Amino acid sequence: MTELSTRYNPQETEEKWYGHWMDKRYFHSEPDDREPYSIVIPPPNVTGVLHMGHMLNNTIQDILVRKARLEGKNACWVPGTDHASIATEAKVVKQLREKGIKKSDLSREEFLAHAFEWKDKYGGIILDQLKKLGASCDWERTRFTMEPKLSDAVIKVFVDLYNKGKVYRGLRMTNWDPEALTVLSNEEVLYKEENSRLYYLRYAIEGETDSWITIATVRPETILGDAAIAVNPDDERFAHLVGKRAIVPLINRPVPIIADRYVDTEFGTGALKITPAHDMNDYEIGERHGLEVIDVLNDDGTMSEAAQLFVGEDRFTARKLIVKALEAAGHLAKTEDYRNKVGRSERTNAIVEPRLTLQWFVKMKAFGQQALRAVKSGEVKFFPEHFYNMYHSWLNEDNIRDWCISRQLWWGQRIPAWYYEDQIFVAETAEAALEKAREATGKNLSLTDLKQDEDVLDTWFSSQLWPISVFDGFENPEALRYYYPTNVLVTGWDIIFFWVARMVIMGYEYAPELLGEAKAAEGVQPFREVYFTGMVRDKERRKMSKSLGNSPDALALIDRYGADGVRFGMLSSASAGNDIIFDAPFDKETKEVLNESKLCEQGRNFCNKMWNALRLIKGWELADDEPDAVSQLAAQWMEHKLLQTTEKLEQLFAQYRLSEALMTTYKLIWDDFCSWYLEMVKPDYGAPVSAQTVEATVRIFEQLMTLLHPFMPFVTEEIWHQLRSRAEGEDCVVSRYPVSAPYNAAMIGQVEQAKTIVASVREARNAKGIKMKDELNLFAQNDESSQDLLSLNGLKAMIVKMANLAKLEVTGEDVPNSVSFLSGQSKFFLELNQEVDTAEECERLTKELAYQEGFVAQVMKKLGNERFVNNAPEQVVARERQKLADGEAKIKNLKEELAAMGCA
RNA sequence: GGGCAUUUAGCUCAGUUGGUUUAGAGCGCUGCCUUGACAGGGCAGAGGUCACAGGUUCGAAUCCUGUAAUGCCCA
Repeated sequence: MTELSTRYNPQETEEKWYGHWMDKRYFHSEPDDREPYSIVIPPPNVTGVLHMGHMLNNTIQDILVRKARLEGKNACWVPGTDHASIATEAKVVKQLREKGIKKSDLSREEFLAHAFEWKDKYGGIILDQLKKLGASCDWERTRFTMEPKLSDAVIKVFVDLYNKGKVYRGLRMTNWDPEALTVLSNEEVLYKEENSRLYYLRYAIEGETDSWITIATVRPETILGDAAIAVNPDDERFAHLVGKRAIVPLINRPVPIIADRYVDTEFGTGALKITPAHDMNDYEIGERHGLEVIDVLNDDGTMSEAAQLFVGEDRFTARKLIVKALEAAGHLAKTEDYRNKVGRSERTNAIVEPRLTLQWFVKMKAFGQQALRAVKSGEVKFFPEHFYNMYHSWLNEDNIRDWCISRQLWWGQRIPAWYYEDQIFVAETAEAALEKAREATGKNLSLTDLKQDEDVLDTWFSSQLWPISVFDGFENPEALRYYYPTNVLVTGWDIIFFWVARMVIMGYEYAPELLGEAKAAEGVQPFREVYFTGMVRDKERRKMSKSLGNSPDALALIDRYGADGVRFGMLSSASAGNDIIFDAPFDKETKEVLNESKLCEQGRNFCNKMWNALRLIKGWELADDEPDAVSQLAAQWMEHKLLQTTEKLEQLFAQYRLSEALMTTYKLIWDDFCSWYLEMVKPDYGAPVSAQTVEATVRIFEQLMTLLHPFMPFVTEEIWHQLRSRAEGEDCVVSRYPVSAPYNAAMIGQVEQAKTIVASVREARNAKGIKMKDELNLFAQNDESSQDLLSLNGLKAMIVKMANLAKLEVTGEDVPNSVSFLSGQSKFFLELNQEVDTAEECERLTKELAYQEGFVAQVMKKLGNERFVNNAPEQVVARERQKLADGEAKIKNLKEELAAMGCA
């Protein structure tokens, strides 16, 4: 008897095996003679906790890495985290505030000490969670974008790009976050429709009495920074005013009325106030017309001295106040409710203010072309391909914009630029900058004369170097030469531009010199392939996110279903690039998402199924006998089926059809192995099993475990060890993946046909209410095809066993009191142990005949068409002819049967 | 406004460059089945005019055009 529990318990095994793998350092990679297979993880934020998107993304990477490892490649999956400057700084500032410490009271060094302390405490949480999922990362290689070596690389690259003229400092309209007190990149601003009000304000015309021009604005407080009123040159309503001046209400500043094609005559009144300091478009118009730039806002979003009025008031308070003042002074013509798109900071949710600031930029035009070439040439391949379209729309010359890389934060790599009066000195160290400054000025300056830029670099500026920097490529490219280019990048399409494109650019910029000529000839792209995963969404197709509260708790799911179950659930609904609707239900009353999932449950049940197959085998008593014919056939068939499936899996993996590959493996194990193979070899209750059959079964089972291992690593490792006693180091995780080889397709086909015969018998039993344990007689019509089929050794016995027959014989005569069915071209008669209901049987046969006739008619129509026969490929025509022959034989059989039954 | 994608069974999705017996899977549903590896199970079944309208073709779920709905990206 077996001592194994009837249910598989993931909690017990998962921790045990992960620990074992770690002890054995199976995930660790060092360069050697083997072919490398490398992946760098998309580094999660240090502020993050594991969510469904991470689970999907990392499960996929783990599958690819584990498969490569099983294939004997030197697999290396580099993990790590990203410092996420804005998000982390916001968290640290908040935490300090809770302790009563203000950031402004701290020095930069003190603040960074707090931030690193925070990172050490929380930054590794997500990596620990990935271990629970089974991620086979090389943890000894764990990197962090702000650790010293990676920071050195960032500084080096910044200086180099500056020296090449690809990084510059300039005055630009930028998105200003008045809460975080930093500039944001366009991508960090989220636009959403919000309710607001449109105010119609009238400005007096200078030197005229009771002559007005009315404009419409949603931001009346900004009129204090107005530099002009613009109208469309074609707008006759205002033609007489162009060239005159309007008086800005309350502050009585005269501004010119100008004509510009940008103005939409349909919007508002057709007259537009121009505020170059606070609107992107206005700024451009201002440039064209040489207008003054009046900045009426302070850093923190309060009104500045330049506004003259409401100085020090927050812009929203000022809005209320100015509306009252305007109304009192008779300048408010009317107000309207209005919906417009408002930009908010992704991190702080503050309303973003367009603002003119001095920032650092990367010139993107040429880089963009390089990034496009890399994909167009096929050096970087996208899965699915159509993401090239989105990639192109970001990078093409018309759309691409220079990248603002400075952030007014402390958490990040500080920009290596030093200022002396109006001059800028960019160098890797202060000393080097000083050297340059001395040379340029001819003065004997000291370090205290120079002032370093206060800002840090955008986090993407460091993560763009990730595929190179995690191998310390800038410092010593030896490891890089082995692992680079990485094989594949697995990431979400939402960062195709922010991250994917920039890594490609950096790869082409730096890999050639780092790799050296010989190695670079093999490719300088950071990754050969990119697999884009979809977003994980809920039933209402909303992206799962912490803020919406619609994401199940990843770890709770693992607790409930086991990591294998969750991996199965995630993957079974994930095809490349398509968003996946995760099936977690919501509580009807509380509307909260439940940590449940039908798909994960299916994965858990699958583990249990395999576990019980194991219990079956372990319960067998061995016998010295030769295997019986059925067992021999079963083993042969299963081995060939396995080869056939291996071949199919290779194709699926090559196309990243991982979800299909999983389902294919699932069916091979559940349907073919459990439902058919094991039932075929299973002995009578309590009877022993030929040792050879047991050995064949164990051999097949362990190969199945290796095939499934990349998808469900824990249960497969456990069963692998339960199947045999294993030597030290003989583990499923490092076993050999089955290699495809020629297989006997004809034999597989014959067994498949036998399965349909068994199914037909079962169907007849079901229809007639005949119990499975009642043995029946089955007769095959004596013809070439049935003889051919039944001649396969063991096949007849297999049908007898699986359909629980008393006997299966070939006959030349009609069998009385039987129901018939067709399999292929052969007719079978199942003798009943009860009176046949002739009328019922006639109806069934008539229905079947009608179907076959309809089918044949369609095939004949095709074959009767000369153009089909002449134009279609020979193979296709031959297949149609075969269909016709089969169909006609079936019709003949059915007609004979109907006649024999005496049906009308 | 420009673009990308999606629309196939009650639900979630496959369908590999147009042809593999008049469309497949999983879940759910229906019926039957418990001394036997597994009820987290077994056997079988029902369920789809492939969003709609045109077109190309010997042949269309698959290609083209248009329409509609949904999601996303950009402005």
